Amino acid sequence: MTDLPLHPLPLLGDPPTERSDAARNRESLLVAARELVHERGAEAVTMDDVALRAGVGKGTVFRRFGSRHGLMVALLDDSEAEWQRQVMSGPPPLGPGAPAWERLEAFGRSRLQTTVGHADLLRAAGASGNRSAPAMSFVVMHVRHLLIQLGVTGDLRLLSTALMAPLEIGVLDVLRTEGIDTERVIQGWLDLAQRIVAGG
Amino acid sequence: MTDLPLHPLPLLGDPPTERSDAARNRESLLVAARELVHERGAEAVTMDDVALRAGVGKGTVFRRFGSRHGLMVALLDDSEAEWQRQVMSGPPPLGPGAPAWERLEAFGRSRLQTTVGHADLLRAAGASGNRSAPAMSFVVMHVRHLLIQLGVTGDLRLLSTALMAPLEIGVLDVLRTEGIDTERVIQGWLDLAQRIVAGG
DNA sequence: GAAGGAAGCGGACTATGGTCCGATTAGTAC
DNA sequence: GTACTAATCGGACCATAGTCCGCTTCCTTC
Repeated sequence: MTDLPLHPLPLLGDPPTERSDAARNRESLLVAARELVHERGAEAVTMDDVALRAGVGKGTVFRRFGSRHGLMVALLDDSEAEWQRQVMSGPPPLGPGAPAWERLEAFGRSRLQTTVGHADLLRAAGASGNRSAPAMSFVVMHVRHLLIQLGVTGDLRLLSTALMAPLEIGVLDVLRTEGIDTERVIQGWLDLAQRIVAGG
Repeated sequence: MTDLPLHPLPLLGDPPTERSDAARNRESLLVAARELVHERGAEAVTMDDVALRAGVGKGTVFRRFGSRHGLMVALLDDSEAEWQRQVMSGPPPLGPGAPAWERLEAFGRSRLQTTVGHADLLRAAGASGNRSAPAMSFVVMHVRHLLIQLGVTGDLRLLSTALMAPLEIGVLDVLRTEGIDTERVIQGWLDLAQRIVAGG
């Protein structure tokens, strides 16, 4: 066989082999959506806008992302991925190398900043605040990991979820309404984390 | 003056004097909406449906409640009011009379049940999970009150918010997806509460 | 490189949330 | 009871999320 060319090689069931034009369109749509959201805020971007700017039909947008929420989640996942890289392999104290408590502190701060930074996208994305199963899963897993290092025992899955819950956009919106600023939120969160860790 | 009849007496600025037909319509609309939600679930109820069943025009629905969210929130507030009564003056341990820790425990359980019971309404109501400023405010105030009695010090507003955040519908939805049942959630929540109280 | 079939495309179409304004009605003053 | 005003009503109208299906494009196979 002179040709041992690239078989589809769909061994990894992950990206279910997207056709080239489909991949191109997905990329165009993400770029267009990101630009529009950046220009005028998530609230003011319609699906027709996105389709028009990407130069594709409206049907394509929905086939790719399923819904408005889906599109927003896709946008979020991009930034989320970058953030996850910093947590997994960036410089300490957010990345590995610092003592667990310092990492936890940096993690909370960073998470809060990220959430606030993407507030409008998160509101547009989630029927229930934000979530995106994988994104939330990563957060909980990491906190769980740090709590273990800090000697915490118990139902760590729930404790981790509970520790991160106050930093979700829905809760932050309420606090913001009451005039509580970011720094105070962080201080309160650190207090909570300390109590959890102290509980053993 | 033989007539000392009922002046409007708008001394209390609270209910801004609603015209009788307006009041009647509001009532019809709430009843109609409640019935429809009960029959087919919040998701499947359209504003036109509500207007039709209440026998009023669509415009009236929006003038009264502002939006779909507003209508759902109004429905929620009814049940919420009943629940608040039980907390404030019902039998212990949820109502007054029991030791603070038992009241807190009962409060968490009850709140969880209520939230789960109104899950679909809450999802339909809140862009950000649930909230309804007054409802959330009541919850936080009460927890704060109990935490004080339990000798907790610190930024109680934030601690209270953080303690209740894991019981919001958005978080519960995620946990449910992961196959975590209600009882386990409660146990985890009690653990969290204990750690907060133990922290002093 | 031609043919065949499947995946993907796109824009007309539908459903529903939300707005607007002329017609109507409750409440007030005489 | 009548006239007057302002609040309220209601349904036609608009914008946008989401669906559908005939047409096009890509990829494979020979």
